[in-house]
Amino acid sequence: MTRGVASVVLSASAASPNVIPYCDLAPHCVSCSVREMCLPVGLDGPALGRLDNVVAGRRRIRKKGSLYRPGEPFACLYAIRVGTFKTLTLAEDGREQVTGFYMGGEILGADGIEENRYSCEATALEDSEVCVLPFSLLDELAHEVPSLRRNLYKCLARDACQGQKMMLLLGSMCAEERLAVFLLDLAHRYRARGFSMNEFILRMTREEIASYLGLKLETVSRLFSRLQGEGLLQVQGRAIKLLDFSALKRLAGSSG
Amino acid sequence: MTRGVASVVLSASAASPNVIPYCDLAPHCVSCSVREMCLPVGLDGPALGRLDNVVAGRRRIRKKGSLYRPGEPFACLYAIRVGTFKTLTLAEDGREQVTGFYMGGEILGADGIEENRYSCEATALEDSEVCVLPFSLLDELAHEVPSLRRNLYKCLARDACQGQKMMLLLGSMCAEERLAVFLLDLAHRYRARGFSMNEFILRMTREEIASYLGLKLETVSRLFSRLQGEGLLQVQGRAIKLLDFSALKRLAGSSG
DNA sequence: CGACTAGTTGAGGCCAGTCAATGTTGGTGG
DNA sequence: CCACCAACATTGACTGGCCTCAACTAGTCG
Repeated sequence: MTRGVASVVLSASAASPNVIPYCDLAPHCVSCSVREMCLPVGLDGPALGRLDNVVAGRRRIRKKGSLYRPGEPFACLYAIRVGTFKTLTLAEDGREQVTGFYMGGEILGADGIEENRYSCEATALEDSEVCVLPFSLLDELAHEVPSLRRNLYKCLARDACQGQKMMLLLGSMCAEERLAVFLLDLAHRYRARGFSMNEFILRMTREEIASYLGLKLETVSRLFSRLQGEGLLQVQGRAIKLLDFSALKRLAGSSG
Repeated sequence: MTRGVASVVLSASAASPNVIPYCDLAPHCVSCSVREMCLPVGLDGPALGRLDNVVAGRRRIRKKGSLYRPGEPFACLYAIRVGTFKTLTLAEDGREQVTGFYMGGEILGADGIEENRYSCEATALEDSEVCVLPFSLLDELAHEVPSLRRNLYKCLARDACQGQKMMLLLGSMCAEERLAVFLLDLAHRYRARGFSMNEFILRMTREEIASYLGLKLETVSRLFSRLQGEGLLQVQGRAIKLLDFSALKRLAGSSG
């Protein structure tokens, strides 16, 4: 197996020559920075090695590029190594809705399992990289490794639960509450990945946030201004600093 | 093993002594009326038999009774034999949202997989009966029977996809469109079960419909009246007759 | 520099929510 | 069987939150 040059300049704008200490050519779960929140969670050494063999390689997706599109035959799940994606569901009349934002360690592609075709579009919000997991191989390995099987179930179940939470949000929360929930969710996910939960850079546009939250971009923009005025946070374009978590949690109906 | 004749009289109010021709003690997939849309789809004879052994029994739930509640430890999935359920997600501030309606052959309980506790409440809308499927046994059998494993994946993935569809609905459709989508979805599910798709009885209240669609019950009521006025359907309390499918589909953004 | 994309802010309108009164249905007990 | 009550449903009048439309600013890239 040829090992490619890996680490890759992925930061969106950095044109500067990045120094890459080691060529980590083939992806190895054991050395992956997001393994703690990815499929391999809880797997023992041998199982990890076998999972490595399942990984058919990596794919790099440039900003705005799509990982898969609705209707394409389903074959693989994708584990995000680096970067951020959104998933987009399309109505037949052209309307579209952002159904999720995904970051390192999260699994994309499960929407393809039901119909054997992907049902939504997964698009990179920044230059990103994923591990390609052929589902048939994954299933085979899951056949033998109970803990992987369990992780796979959980991964699918998580998508469903997330959907339910979003239904609650979209069905019964006002705009301000929705934004608070969204920001707290992001904060927690950044924290889980070792980043600051108070301060982060949004990877998505106002319009994408709005779509995800069932709002219009102007509303989102106004809300950011309002929350800033109330001292709950600071906004500067896509740079967010959360200042008053308890107030945000109160807004979010304690669901953050 | 005794074989039961499945026809159990479960009708809600019948206080009359129900005649149950045979005590059908153990449920058998092979003779179940909803097996075509349940977990056993596509399983061969031997596998079906083994699935029967997984079924730990049945549970009857009276109208308004709950099958499981949020926080209860997860142990089983439930396959609906007879009846209808709703699932309810609760926010910490008390707000609640109907996240789904489930009918014969559909699987409940997958929301428990992620956290090992059920995350929502499943409540019977009418006297109902489910097969109890201990997840550990199901998983063990799935370990050996690839087609069951596949069905299990699909079942979980379906929940997730359904969630995405609902996000699209809640995030970007107006009230009238939502109701149209809802009615067409019900129609298709009734048809798949061998019932009329034009004419059926709603098992849920206006308030439950409204919650599910992210609306208020008054709005739903008004919409029924309006659509009736426009000749798209006939309503009489919970009895629905759909008159103009193409118009409804147009309303639903062809997504029905 | 112009063209473009992303974001902010304001004014006004509309859809669905709120509040409230009334009608209908179904289960219960006399 | 009927009377009663509670739950469910319908309809109207009014309100308000978010959308629409539009103008303007800031940053980016060829």
